[in-house]
Formats: sequence, structure tokens, C-alpha cells
Amino acid sequence: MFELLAKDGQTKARLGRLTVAHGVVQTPIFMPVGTQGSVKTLHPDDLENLGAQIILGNTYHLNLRPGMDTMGKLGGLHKFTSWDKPILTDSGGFQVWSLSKLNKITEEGVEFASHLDGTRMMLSPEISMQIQATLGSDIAMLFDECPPYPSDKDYAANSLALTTRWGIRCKEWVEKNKPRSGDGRQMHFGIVQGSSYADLREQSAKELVALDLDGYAIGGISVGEPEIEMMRAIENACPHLPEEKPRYAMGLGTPPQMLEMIALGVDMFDCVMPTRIARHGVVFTEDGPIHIKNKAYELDERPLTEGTHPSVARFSRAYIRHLWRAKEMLALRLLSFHNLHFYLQLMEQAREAIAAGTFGDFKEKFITRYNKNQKNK
RNA sequence: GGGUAGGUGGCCGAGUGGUUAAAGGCGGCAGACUGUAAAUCUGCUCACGUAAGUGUACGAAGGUUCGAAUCCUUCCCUGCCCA
Repeated sequence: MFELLAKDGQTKARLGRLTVAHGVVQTPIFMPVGTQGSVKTLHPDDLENLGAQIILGNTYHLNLRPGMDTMGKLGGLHKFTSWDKPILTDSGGFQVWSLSKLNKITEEGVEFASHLDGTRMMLSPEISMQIQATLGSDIAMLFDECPPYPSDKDYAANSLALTTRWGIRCKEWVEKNKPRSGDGRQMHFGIVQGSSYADLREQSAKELVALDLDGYAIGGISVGEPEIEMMRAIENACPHLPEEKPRYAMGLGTPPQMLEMIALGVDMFDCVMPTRIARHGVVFTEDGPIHIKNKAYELDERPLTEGTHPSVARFSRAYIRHLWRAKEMLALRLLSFHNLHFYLQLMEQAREAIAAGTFGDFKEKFITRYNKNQKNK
């Protein structure tokens, strides 16, 4: 169930509450990515301390390892990973793109060669939904094809049509099998495709809306397109999605991008950026990202940012830089923790601003500072 | 004292007459990363110069050669073995 609690006075931003089997999610929300049943470097207690409300898991990766026989015997992803809050699982559609050298797309589905050992494996709408049912996620994504960027219009149109046909098959499988998540019903989100073509985005959105799903995602972005194309895809899709259903921008984004997309009416985000970039030594700050490994922080006794989490604030930049250079694992963990905290705090601030009706001002102020100091950081 | 193996750019380590300012790794400096095949990948790293280029450089000094990190002589230093 999704409830719209408030709308911003200055933008199309929405404040919402999404109730799923394992709990309640306040939107707008950022969902940390835990592809293989783990948000890299972090303990579930860390995620709780960060206030993470919902995390991701991945159909493709979890199906390869540990595999669904094992997963089924062990009671599903929540029990297996000891995380009893909401989980959203991606359908594996993105891996069709990211592992595209290893797969073959047909009407039936996608045949992969496992990136682990080359074993052939089939992913289809029915198989993806079956896997996600076994995982028992709160929200399952319909199986889609994520076309590369750039795609010519013919390819994009055919791909979108395939995604729609696959979507119908997913929906039929769900109606027949009625998958559960814990004690509740599993929800299902469709994924709008259409590449960089406004009319195709509209067509895709309308075809999926006709399926009356629980929510709608915008996909086919974060595949190497310029930022302007990314924003345009969101702009082109949002107006055709129902007000009363949650909207999810898949795989995005940077802090300013997320604020811009919230202003366009997006409610949910996921992105590997905060955690991956953390493992690569980059820290999100109110003044834009900084490379903690840089010599500039050698003697910097300040915390990572003014607003960082108390458990990280006790450490100086100089110390964390040292940990990084010494290849200490604590560096990866502290930076991952901090970056997720930064993202989750940003969402909380956004929710407060929407409730106050001043999201537009908040967004402008944040982005101005974030970008301005990039030049003279 | 005798024998033996060596001394190469911040460190380790290739290279045994020209295509060598000298492989590769480490270290250092910077950058990329957007539904995670990512604790990964990329660039730069002798000096001066934007560059072409110039100058220095393979323990030291001399020599052979058109040309030497590479060959010869002497010296210095280090590891190992024997006394």
C-alpha cells in the first residue's frame, strides 16, 4: 500500500509512505544495494544504525550463488541474511546489459553464461518471478530488457515491446502463483523502458500502467548516458505514471541528481555509487565528493563532514586517510558507512522539506553549495 | 686471508654492445566509477621546458669502441661459503 502524505508547494516532489510485508518505508527513500545478500563491508546492525529502511538483493547473483535450492531450504533471503526489514529484489534484467558479452536474448528470455564458471543458465519472466518468490522479497521487479545507450529507435521500440510482453507474462505468473513475502503479499513493480525517446517512454509507461502493478520503475538509465538524457528519461516517464503509485528511478544517482528527480516526482532510488565509491576512497560531503586518499588531508583533523554519523565523527580525515593508505579494512567500512549515512540523511532532509512545502528551496541551496565548492575544494 | 655471487631510477627487480631515460612490480601523485563480474580500473612519476628538445643517469675512476648499464683494468662496498 502506498499513501501520499504531502506534496511540495514548489515542485512535484511527494512525501509518501509505502507499506510492504516487512515494514513501512518513508519516501522519498534511498535503498542501499546488497547484491549478493550483503551491503558490502557493513553489518546489518550498521544498516539499522544508519536508519536504512529497505535494501536491495539481486536475482541473477543470488540464483548463481547460493542458488534457489539452498535459498528455499534456508527460508528465503530475510532469514538467510538476518535482515527482517523490507527488501526489494532486482529481476536480473540489468545483468542482461551489464554482462551482455555473456548472454543471448530471445523471446523466451535470456540465456546467460555464468560469469563464475560459464555454466549456462536461463532467465525468463517466469523464472525471474519464481526466483524472487523463493527469495521472498517485499518488492519484486518485473523482468525487463535494459537496452544499451545509445540505442537506435527501432531497437529501443522492439526492446520496449519485449519488456511489455515479458511484463504480461510476469503478471500472469504472479496471479497464478500469488508469491508471498513473510506473512504478507509480495509487491510487484514494472520497469518503464524506451531509451532516450519520449514517445517510447510514454508508450512503455502506458502499457505497464495497464497491468495495474504496485509501483513503477524507470529503467534503462545509468547505462552510460549523459546526465541530460538521464533527466529527460525521468521527465518523459513520470507524467504517465499514476499519482497514487510509487515511482522508482533504478540505479541512480548522485546527490544532486536524486534531488532533481525527487522534484520531478520520483519516490525511490537505489545506487551502488555511495558504497562502491567508498571502497574507492571517495567521500560524499556537503561540498561535493572528496578523495580521502589525497595528500591534502594528510594533517586534516576535521571529521569527514560536519554532519557525519557520530560513530564516524570521532575519526579525523587524517586518520581515515592513513587507514586507506595502509589498506586497512576499517577504511572501507567507515567510508561505506559514512556515504550511506550521507545519502540517507539527504533523503530525510528532503522528506522534511517536502512536509514543510519548501523542497524547491532546499534543493537549490544544497546543489549550489555542492557544486560551488567543487572548484575550490 | 681464500673462494664465490652481486652492486640498475625512492624501494624491489629485468636488461649482458646500438631499437635504453632503461621492462615489470611496489611506493608516490592524481583521476574515473550511477538497477555491483568493481577493496576495481586509468593516467603520471630523473631535472629544466607547454612542446620539440636539452642535460644528467645503471657503485667509483680510467680504458676499448663510431657507439657501453652491458667488454677490459684498478679500486670501493654487500651477501654467502671455507679458513
